[in-house]
Amino acid sequence: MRKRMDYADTKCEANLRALEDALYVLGGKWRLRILAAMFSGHKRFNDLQRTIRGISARVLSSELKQLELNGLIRREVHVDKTPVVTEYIATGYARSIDDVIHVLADWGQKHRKKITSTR
Amino acid sequence: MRKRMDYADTKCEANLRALEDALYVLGGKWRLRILAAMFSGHKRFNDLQRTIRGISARVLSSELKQLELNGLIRREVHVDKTPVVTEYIATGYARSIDDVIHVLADWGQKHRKKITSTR
DNA sequence: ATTAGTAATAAACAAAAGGTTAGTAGTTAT
DNA sequence: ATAACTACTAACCTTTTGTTTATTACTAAT
Repeated sequence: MRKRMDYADTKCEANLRALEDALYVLGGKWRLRILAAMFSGHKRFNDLQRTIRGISARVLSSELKQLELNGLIRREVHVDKTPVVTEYIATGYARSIDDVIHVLADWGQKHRKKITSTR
Repeated sequence: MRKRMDYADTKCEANLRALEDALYVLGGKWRLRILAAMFSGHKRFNDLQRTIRGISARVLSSELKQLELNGLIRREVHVDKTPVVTEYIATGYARSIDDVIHVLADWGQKHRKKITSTR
């Protein structure tokens, strides 16, 4: 028996694909956190590492590379300064992720209220 | 030298904490996909496994348990049916995740358009 | 009689993600 | 002189996540 493929299925598949595309770029433990910290004005490597508690230099470094590859951030090295200072700047494109972060943060806040009130 | 803790930092920390709370419950490769599939009407174990391509029974099983523990889904066993049928139902609370999924899926769609157009 | 579908779970293993420690090389503050 | 800061990176190890295969026990269709 073959199931008919109705509108709901098609919509569901498209939806799942879009979700997967997003998670491919934004998923993982750290990427959204890094972007959130950057949106709050943190730009430098050690600054980011201090702000995002728990992240190691190794992971921060490799995640920043991925974000750069995906066009979400830009790396700016200031050779003139001493010591040489590197800044990571969110691109204009990355601003489209603001919504994602806000919706998630709102949910997280609601969820914390829920679990702290019920126990 | 101690940095002063200004409003931006406080806001950033609160934001990051909320984001972390959300990711604790919704993060990982599969949870949002499972919820998205359930919101599209898929309820049964094998149905979910077929819909969410790539997930193994073991992982689906353990993720469903976590979602249940977090109050996002409910497990309903219909002993009367034969063979016994189990349904996983999104709770009312889980509906609050609709927003998250939509925003992410929208972003994923935009992103796909962007990368398929530029190459 | 065999195959397939119902919903899982266990064991054994592989792969991916992440953490820890130590180190680079130059500068500046104590 | 020593410590700390700049921005990383390599090597190694642990943890998490996921895969594959087999198994449960019953039913229904071929």
